[in-house]
Amino acid sequence: MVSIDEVARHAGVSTATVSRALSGRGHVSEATRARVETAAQALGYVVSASASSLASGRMRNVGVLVPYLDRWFFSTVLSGVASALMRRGYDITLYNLTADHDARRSIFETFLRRQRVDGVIAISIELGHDETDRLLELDIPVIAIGGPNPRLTTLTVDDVAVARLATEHLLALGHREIAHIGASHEYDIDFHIPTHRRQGFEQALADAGIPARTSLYEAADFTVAGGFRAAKQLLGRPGERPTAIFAASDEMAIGALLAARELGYRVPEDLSVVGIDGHELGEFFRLTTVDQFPLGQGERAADAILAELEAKDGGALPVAPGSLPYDLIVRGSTARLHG
Amino acid sequence: MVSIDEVARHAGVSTATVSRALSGRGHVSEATRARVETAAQALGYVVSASASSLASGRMRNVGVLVPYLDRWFFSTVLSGVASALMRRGYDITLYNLTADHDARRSIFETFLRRQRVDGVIAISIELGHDETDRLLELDIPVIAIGGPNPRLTTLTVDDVAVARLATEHLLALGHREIAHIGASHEYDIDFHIPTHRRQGFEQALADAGIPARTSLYEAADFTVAGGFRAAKQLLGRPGERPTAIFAASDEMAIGALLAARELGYRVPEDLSVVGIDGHELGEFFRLTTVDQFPLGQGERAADAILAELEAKDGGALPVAPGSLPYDLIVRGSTARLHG
DNA sequence: CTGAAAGCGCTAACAC
DNA sequence: GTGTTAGCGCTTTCAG
Repeated sequence: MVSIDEVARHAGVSTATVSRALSGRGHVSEATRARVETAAQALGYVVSASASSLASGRMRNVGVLVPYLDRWFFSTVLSGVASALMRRGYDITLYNLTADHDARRSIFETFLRRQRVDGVIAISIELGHDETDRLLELDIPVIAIGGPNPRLTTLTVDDVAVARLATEHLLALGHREIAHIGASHEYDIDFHIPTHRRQGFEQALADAGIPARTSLYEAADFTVAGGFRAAKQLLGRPGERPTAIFAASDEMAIGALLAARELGYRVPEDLSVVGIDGHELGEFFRLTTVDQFPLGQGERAADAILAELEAKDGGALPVAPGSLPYDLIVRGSTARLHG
Repeated sequence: MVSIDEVARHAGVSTATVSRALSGRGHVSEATRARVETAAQALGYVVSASASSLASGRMRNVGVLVPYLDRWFFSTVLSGVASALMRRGYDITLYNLTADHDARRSIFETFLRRQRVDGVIAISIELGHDETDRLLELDIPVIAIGGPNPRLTTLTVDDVAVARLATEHLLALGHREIAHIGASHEYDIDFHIPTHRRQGFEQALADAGIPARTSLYEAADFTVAGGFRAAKQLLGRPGERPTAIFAASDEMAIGALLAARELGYRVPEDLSVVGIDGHELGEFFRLTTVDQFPLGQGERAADAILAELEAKDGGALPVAPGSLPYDLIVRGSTARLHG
């Protein structure tokens, strides 16, 4: 590997100048900069990450915490983070927080403390109190996506409003018997995404003067299979039957769509279904949904981290924790209440 | 951040001893090791990655190259890589090779050359000749998963055999009119996964003495929507109609299942469908498939890299490029040919 | 605008 | 077994 002093020799300058020319910090005359750049190019010089980091304290690397890699939402957000960070020359080191308690602990106690990263982005993770402590102790910028954590700078969509919007869409189409597939009431205390979505749903119904009916609630685990199962229950039970289903995620909505079909319901003629997220399969299934643009969420988180990092040694201002955009996408799974 | 000499002071030893005790390289008496460990623990000392790397040349970090983050197969393999690496204390830095030509180049020319990683794992990537050159120039272990690249140590499943197996399953059930959804013949030259799968399909048919019929081929792009479209064509055309469909991926098989249903075919009574991959949704759709255990592929790749890294400064032997396991999973989408 | 030189925090010979 | 010490390859004062 060619090192900085080879470049310095070739360009006829000191290593300090090479460093300045290549990193853009400190002034160098246009002429020398060009000479240095040419020499570096010719030699194929690339700065050594560890040497540079050790000397400067900057890692050009941000850590990303994800709970699941193989779920569409998370991998899509991650994709957004990765592309935005890469554009700016940053590496990303990936920490997959699994269910394994010890592994999870070691991420906070060891991995993150190796000073490998300048900042961390936590994608929709339920952080324990002491995990948040560990993160804060790192004393580097942290940006969380989703799930309000009052102690962290958080980018979050207004989940209550999102769910309201989906529900109001159904209401505007004339539906009154609307079922809910998502979090059960048991977890009311947690204030997390599934709960917020249920609250938005209930607020919309309440505003429309529609009383909640427990028979129209069915809990599910945010998977296609879960949504399928729940919809079968909802639609198969004798007695009162919903004319529309609100599913707290697109995966569950797709499951519901499939269940409805299997039971002989036509969607949207006999049953309307709305989901949340903006899943890639939504278009194929003609699913009406409230898109929350996960790719964009990742990019915004990356920009936010970058801004904080820049601000630190530059002079810029830190980012205000933003509220993320969302949008109702009306496709073919919802229609006016039939007669 | 507490540094090594604080620990040394607290333990009453030199920094060299602390280093030895904590890294496990070089001999230290049990007593001192314990003292050092206690001191480190008490102070919350964690070695600085950049200092350690600069001094030792070891990064404890492997780079992972992925073409897509948001496709089930890739994120699942990545998940396997991540967990295996993390268990061994390695960080993973993620490089998402996108379509953007410049971004892709910069990964090979710059990112990977910063000496941040001890090795790299390339997950099912079609590497250009010069990209392979760049990788080789790095002079660190590289393990590729899938897609034969004669210049790289590759872990790969025998895609031809996998496709054969799926096809033979159909054949054994009595099917003779079997359609193929996957790569078209146009790309015959490339020797990549889709082509291999088509070849396996054709070999199985040939072995059974069944002539290929062009009307039973329909190209698709490995997505659910693509499989759906292709199956509609195959099943909707007047004239000869297949009794079974071989889809070169589970996503396409699921699309085919949906298309068949929509056209009024019962699966498996009127039509059998087999896929390849072992997709998580396969179980829900009761899809018969040939599983290739992507999670395990990731773990094996991680183990292989680790073995090479260990071998370098230890004395072990490098890994033989293995052939990956696969297995036919018979579920409900295939049945004996009816009458 | 550029150079000299002192580290950054560790590891690895090399002694003892 | 353990301490001393010379770097690892950069960045960054501090001079000039």
